[in-house]
Amino acid sequence: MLVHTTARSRAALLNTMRAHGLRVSTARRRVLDGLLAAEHPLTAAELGGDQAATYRNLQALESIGIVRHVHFGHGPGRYVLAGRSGGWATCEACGRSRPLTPGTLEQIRCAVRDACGFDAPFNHFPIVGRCPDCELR
Amino acid sequence: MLVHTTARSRAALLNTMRAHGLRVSTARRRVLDGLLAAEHPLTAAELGGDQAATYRNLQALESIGIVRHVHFGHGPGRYVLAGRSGGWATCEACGRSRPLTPGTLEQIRCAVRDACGFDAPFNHFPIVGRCPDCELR
DNA sequence: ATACTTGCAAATGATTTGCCAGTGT
DNA sequence: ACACTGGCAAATCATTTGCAAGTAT
Repeated sequence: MLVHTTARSRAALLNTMRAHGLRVSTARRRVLDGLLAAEHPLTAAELGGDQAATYRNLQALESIGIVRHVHFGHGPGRYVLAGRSGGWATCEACGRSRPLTPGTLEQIRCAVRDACGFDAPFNHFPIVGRCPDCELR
Repeated sequence: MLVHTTARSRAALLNTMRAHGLRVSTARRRVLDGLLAAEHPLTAAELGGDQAATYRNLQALESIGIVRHVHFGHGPGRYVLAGRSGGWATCEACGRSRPLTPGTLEQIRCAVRDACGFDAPFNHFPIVGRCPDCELR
């Protein structure tokens, strides 16, 4: 059996912050709670609070490995908890983005390694193309 | 035998522009010649001339299908002749971006279709990962 | 001649930086 | 207490838009 996603609790995340010397402040709790509650990756604006501080905090959390950011197309970057950032695909026809299932990601990752030797997690830029639904007109 | 890249001459490109009702101006010749001479995708700034006009012209050329743009990471977008934009891979360790060979692209494209049904040309966002060289430390 | 284009200035959107008052440890 | 943070203003970077003057057809 393979556990693919590290689903860490709020408490564990806060401990990681303290372990890295980051203080647990109201603003940081806001972004962490925002990301914990989110169904999808969020923009800095969607996380509320002062944008400059939000960006700084997202950066801080990214630097200690508990947050990542993705670019789904043009427009602002979007942030997710690292444990939830498996890999993504975006349809250029309907505009929807969806996470790749662990199995799908693994399959593609192997194919890419075979084809060109790259180890590609697809968690920074999504795979862009036409989704099955849009493919058949 | 399979011809995978449409290598169109300067004259053919200019004709396409006229065929789409776009006038052939000095500024447009500058961006076209810049892209024809380029080894790699270029930024608007690298193409010289007035940036606003350059962006407008790149947009115009993109709208008639003879130019495309790629995002290799953070920073400004980069533009290529559509016929030269096959698909790309970027190493997040050494920072280099390289085109995928037609064979490699086809292999990966099939694997992606098999895995999740997407038809993905990888010509807007590159495949990001660790290249073979950086993989072995 | 007339519509399409240019080049400059100014606007917009995303993200970063400087700074000082406020706060977590 | 003391160093780390927050919030506000202002700066920066990429890209877009408005507009009067210039030019390809």
